[in-house]
Amino acid sequence: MSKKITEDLSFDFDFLDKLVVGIGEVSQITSIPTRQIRYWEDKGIISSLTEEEGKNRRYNYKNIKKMLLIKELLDEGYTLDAAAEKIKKRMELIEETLRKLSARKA
Amino acid sequence: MSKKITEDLSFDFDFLDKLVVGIGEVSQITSIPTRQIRYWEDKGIISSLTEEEGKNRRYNYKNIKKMLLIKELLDEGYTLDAAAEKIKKRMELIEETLRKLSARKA
DNA sequence: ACTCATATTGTAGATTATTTACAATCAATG
DNA sequence: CATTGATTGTAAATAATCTACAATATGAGT
Repeated sequence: MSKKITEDLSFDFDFLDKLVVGIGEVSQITSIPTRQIRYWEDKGIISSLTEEEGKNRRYNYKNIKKMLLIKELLDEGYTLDAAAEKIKKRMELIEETLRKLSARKA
Repeated sequence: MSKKITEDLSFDFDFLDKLVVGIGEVSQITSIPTRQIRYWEDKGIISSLTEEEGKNRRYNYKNIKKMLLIKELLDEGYTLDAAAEKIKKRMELIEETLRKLSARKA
């Protein structure tokens, strides 16, 4: 079965790489209100890919994953800052994995 | 390496399942102009998840994949209708794979 | 050259979604 | 009860998308 998945969805890692979504979609995907996402960003906990201010926010896969991790920790009782600190190592692992996946294509 | 990917990104299939993006993001991801996406939709070649007319279009992973496949075939010289016909089997495979992935979680 | 079908693109005016900025609320803790 | 951290509410402005009608482009057939 794992073989079949690789056949049909191997491109998904390319896809993940290109994936950029707006705040509304992130909110739908994560169930985190847009207001809360902006607040976290104001606080510097997460970041967006927005080029200029005033333009709509854009998030990539890594950003979205980070939000989901933070959300989990908040539910467990962490403060925002503590949650951000706690997931640093985890985020590094994810980044490393994504880097390896990109390297594959070359 | 495959093991590590599974560890870090196993959730991605859940993610794919929830993923819904607007037309602007689809355009960025696929390099297909929004105008062309709407045209294909008018022609019935692709579909969106939009609930009511007038509201913004939303696309899921399957829709986006379909657009990419069609784009490839157009480049090869197929007509729109011929391309749509040609990818039917391929789309069914993808749907089947996604179904299997959803089933896993249960 | 003309026609016909297919595919794409342009745009105006209306509507939806997002932005920033300022303020209010709420819960926990000393 | 004052303070801090976290969240939420909202108005006014802007960005992005919507529909609808029209124009353009390209190739195949006669």
